[in-house]
Amino acid sequence: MGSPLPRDPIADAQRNWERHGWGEVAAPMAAITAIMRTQQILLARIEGVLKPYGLTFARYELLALLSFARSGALPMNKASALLQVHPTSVTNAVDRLEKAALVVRSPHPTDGRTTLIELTAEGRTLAKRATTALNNEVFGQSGFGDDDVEHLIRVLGDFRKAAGDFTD
Amino acid sequence: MGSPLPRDPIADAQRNWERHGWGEVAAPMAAITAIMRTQQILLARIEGVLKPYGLTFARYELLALLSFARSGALPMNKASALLQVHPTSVTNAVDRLEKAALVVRSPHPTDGRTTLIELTAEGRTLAKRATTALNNEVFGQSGFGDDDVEHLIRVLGDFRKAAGDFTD
DNA sequence: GCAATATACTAGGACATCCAAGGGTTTGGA
DNA sequence: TCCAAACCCTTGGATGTCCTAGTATATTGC
Repeated sequence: MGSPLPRDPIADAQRNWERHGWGEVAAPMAAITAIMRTQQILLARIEGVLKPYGLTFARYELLALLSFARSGALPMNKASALLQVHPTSVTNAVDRLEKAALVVRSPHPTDGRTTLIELTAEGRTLAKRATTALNNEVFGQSGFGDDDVEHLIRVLGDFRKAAGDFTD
Repeated sequence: MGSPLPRDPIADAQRNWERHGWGEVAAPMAAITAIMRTQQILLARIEGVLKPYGLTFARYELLALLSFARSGALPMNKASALLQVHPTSVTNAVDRLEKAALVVRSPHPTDGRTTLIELTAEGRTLAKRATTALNNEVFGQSGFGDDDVEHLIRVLGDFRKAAGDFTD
């Protein structure tokens, strides 16, 4: 989207914060901004790898989640909770996955309010292939050192827990 | 958006990866997924704080960037590069900020292709107030320890540099 | 047993991001 | 000098996310 900048824009922002007397919060500001930017970079990589499979990250996540479910099916509200996205986002993803014949909607056997999302055979196959691609081209070459990975998992895990994501 | 889950869904995903023989990349996968989720949580907090000011994070970032520019003005392509977003995203943000009378578009004095974005007096005031709010309500209470903040800045800085964000 | 409340999903709208294309302006090499 | 290539911004389209209803089904409590 652009060539490398001569200087780190986030480090510059941190300096600006300090220069304006906000030194107390300059570092957390920089850390948070860095997280936002890193997410953007990672998402772009992931989407790039998934594109040939006709998937986006949101759809892939749903497919992967289903592929780990015992029966290959989950209620929509369960998927929404586990993926931690708004129910309408799941509706959106399922609409498109269903159109691509990768999942099917089916009524819940006992609760008339609930809709089950079920993986089709093609859906399962594609999930597997996409996962292999992601493992090879993104997760296997994250660019993070092993120690840093462990540190990120711990620090961000604590953060997510404090934010109310899970009890555990 | 939902109540806390009984278990950390990302830790579960990591276990699933290991169980399927992808142990090599399970940890990086978990770290990357955690970054995505953390970004989502932080963005929601930021947007929540900015909403009373009629700003979104994208618009705030542009406003803040302009407020640090000597003249309070920047060419659109410069803003695009510094914010590291697609030019069309800047066009979109400027359209809305201009409608809110927080910035003004003006022609570049010597290059007819370029458009300058200029902060208005209200824009500058609002940027200051919004920044104070973010400093108090988000950056000042990030939930990250000081050491973790330093670590994040370093690790993510290295990552962004390796990704081609900047030379430095 | 029935009304009030809670849950589950979806439709419509606001925003943001990116990509692909198009029109105007500059730059540079023949 | 002059036209092709490069650059800048905008428009239009595809996606994703969230919020705010609105409809349908379950559960609760009196």
